[in-house]
This record gives sequence, structure tokens and C-alpha cells, in this order.
Amino acid sequence: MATPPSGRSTARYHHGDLRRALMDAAVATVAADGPAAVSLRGLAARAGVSHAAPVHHFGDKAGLFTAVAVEGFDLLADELGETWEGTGDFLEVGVRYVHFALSHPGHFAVMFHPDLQRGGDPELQRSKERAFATLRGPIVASGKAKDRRSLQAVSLASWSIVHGLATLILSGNLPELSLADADVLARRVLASRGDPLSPPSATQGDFRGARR
Amino acid sequence: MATPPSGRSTARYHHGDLRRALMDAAVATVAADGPAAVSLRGLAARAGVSHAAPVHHFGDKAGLFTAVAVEGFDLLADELGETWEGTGDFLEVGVRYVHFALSHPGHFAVMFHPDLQRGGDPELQRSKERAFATLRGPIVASGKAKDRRSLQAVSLASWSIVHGLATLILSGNLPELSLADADVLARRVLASRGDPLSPPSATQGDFRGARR
DNA sequence: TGTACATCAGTGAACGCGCGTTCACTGATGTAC
DNA sequence: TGTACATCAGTGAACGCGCGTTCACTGATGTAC
Repeated sequence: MATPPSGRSTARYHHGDLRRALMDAAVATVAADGPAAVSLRGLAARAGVSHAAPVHHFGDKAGLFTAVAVEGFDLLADELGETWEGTGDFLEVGVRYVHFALSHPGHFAVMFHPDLQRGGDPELQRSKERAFATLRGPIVASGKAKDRRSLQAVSLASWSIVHGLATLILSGNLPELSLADADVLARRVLASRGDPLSPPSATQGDFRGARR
Repeated sequence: MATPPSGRSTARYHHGDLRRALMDAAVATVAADGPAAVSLRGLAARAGVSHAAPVHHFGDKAGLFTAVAVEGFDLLADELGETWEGTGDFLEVGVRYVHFALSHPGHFAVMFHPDLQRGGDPELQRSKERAFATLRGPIVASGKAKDRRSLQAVSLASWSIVHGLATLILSGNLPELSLADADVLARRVLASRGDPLSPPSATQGDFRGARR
């Protein structure tokens, strides 16, 4: 048996790599029409195989979405890690998060809808933890978060703003943007954190101390 | 004809208020299982009428979701406006945004999925604009956003962080929280904006100037 | 006050469609000897 | 090198189900006179 080029040894029998083709079809379908538009029959048709074939590879829809989520978290961890290593700039890590979401909309939607996935899957846990570590790492390393509670608040604030911006763009709540324009917008948004509502002398954060 | 208690004059014929009952069923279904779980037949069954009845009130699913979105934006505008009037504290407006999302998960999901709605609907446009004005208003009033571009960046940053936090909680990406605990968490997250990565002397924003 | 008519909310049968799942099968690839 | 067998990816027919939509209808409410 010819070993397939990628790591997975059970692929590349008849179809070539049906597993890969089905995941690609799923990702493209989610990106175009959302997770609700995915059906195993539809993916099979798109990959050019009979409608019962996907069962062999993923069991059911949740199995397929779990595989997509794992791949997505691994890709995200790679991209964020690379950005932090390359720039040492946490703002750029945030910009990259948004960039990832917009350039992998199919993966992104599946990753953050746990109800589509097999919750207990150990590989999913691993890839998720690895991705979160790339956001948490730089914050911990800075030594600014004294205790667990403040680490939680700070990392959740960072995660929320980039996740919120990505979500608003992807869900169609902002005007259409090119990928390059989105990078510029994300950079501007993340750099704009001086609080417009606090007194000029004590600019701290968007929300802090904002009183009329 | 007895005028129904609420404004809408065509309701309250046979069923009592089928329009209201169908919207309630839709909101509850979305909150429990997401928009994809909504079918006109299912809502009809839930409201105790025949499966063809909903067509009379909404035409189709998009019509129903549009009505839910309008109601949601109006509720959100009421709540945010009331909070700003009552407290004058923009941080509390943010907390209230998250609180609204968690206490009206069915409305919230529909509101921010424009592909479910009738895009051109004028009442939808109006209610949306009114809701956005309650976020933009306090920022403009502060006079801190000099030009259009900085107003855009600042308001989008504020919107992103609260929308992101709400979305992460609702989509099941954070541990389960009571509504009261979520208020506390939101307050802590929004108040934590001192940048953990910038030098102690120039604390500005989570992302700004974060270099190793 | 009473009758005749118009309106319209809601009914129920019927349609065609795409879905997930099951199951006996085919045929290509890999392995034992 | 060659044959016989095992494995397993993918097939295709069949099933029952819930869906949106259409359509002729019923019957309650509102209105004209």
C-alpha cells in the first residue's frame, strides 16, 4: 500500500483522499451558507461519491465537524504562535486572530459552535487547549496579571474584542470588507483603546470610569 | 371588534393572539436549539394551530425572523438607553448589552444573523439604527472622537468587546454562568482594560504597544 | 334591532423534496504462504 | 513470482420522516343597510 502523503494512514484508497475532499466540501459549504446548510448527502455529491460514503469516514455529521474543528484550532494555534514569535507584538496577534477568522470562515464557524462537535473528543480538547495557550501565553509572560482572577479578566477581554470584531464582520453586520481592509480596520480598532469617555488626564480603557 | 391590548390591530381574532404566540415559540426554539431548529410547522404545533396557519401572519420564515429582530432591537435600545440615562456610566451600558444577550438569547441570535431576515424591511432598518444610536450616542457626546474615523474605531471597539463576550458565553465556549455571575464577569472584564503587556508607566489598552 | 353579506383567521388534505440511516453488495487493495 | 484470502472503501436501493407550499374549505367576526 502506498502511504498517503499526509499523516493519516487510512486515506487514499479508492477515491484518492475522500476524507480530505469531504472536509473541504464541508468547510466551503459552511463558509458559503452556514453549518445548517451542511448535509452528508450534499457533501457526498460535492465530492462525487455516493451518499452513503461519508459514514465510513466520520460516522455522522458531528464526527465530521469535530475533525474540521480540530484542524481549525491547529491552524489558528500555528498562525497566532508564528505571529507572536515573529513580531513580539500582542496587537498583531489580535489582528491575526481576526485575519484567521475571515480567511477560514468555514473552520471558524465550526470551531466556535461546540454543539456541532463531539464534546468529549480528546484530540479536540488538545487542539483547543493549544490554541488558547497562544493567547494566554503572552499575557502570562508579561507578568501583568497578578492573580488568576485578573488573568481571566484580561485574557477574556482580549479574546472578546477580537472574537467580537471577527463575528460582527463574518455575520454580515458590518459593510463588506476586503481581507486587507479588515487587517487595517482591526489594527485601528485594537489601537483605539483610549477611553473616549474618561477625563483626558486619566485615559485608561474604553469603558473604565466613563461617567457623564 | 375589540381592539387588542397591544398596538397591533389585526391580532386577537380566533386564536387570541397567534402572531404573539408564534413569535414566542420562535424565540424559545432559537434560544434552546438555534435558528436552524425553527420550522413553521414546529412553531404551529407549539402554538396549537394547524401547520398552515403561520403563513397568514408572516408569509414565510424570513418574515417571522424579521419581526423577532425588530422586537429585539427595540428591546435592546430601550434597555441600553435606560441604563445610560439612569447611570451615566458607559461601562454599565456595556454590562447591560451582555445582560440583554444572555436574558434574550433567542432575540439576540436572530438580530445578528441578517441572512435570516428580510434585509430591506424599513421597520428593521429603523429599529436597528435606534439601537446602534444608543451605543454611539455616549461616545459622540463625550467629544473624544475627533473625526469620523476615530469615532468608527472607538465605537467598533466598544461594540466588539461586549458582542464578543456575549457571543462566547452564548455559544457555549465559556463555563456555564448564572445571569448574576455574568454581570459580575462582564463588569470585571470591561474594567480590566489596563494593558498587561505594555510598560507600567504607560498603561493604555489591552493591545496597544504590547512588545516583548 | 335584525338580516345579509364581506372579510379574513385558521383548517386539513395533498404534493414533491431532501434528509439520515440501514443493509446486502461489489470490487480494489493489501497480505499470507 | 503466483495464487487464495481478508480487509475495507465505496455503491445503490430502500425505508420512514419532517419540511415548505398550495388550495379549496369552514366558520367566526365585523359591517352595511
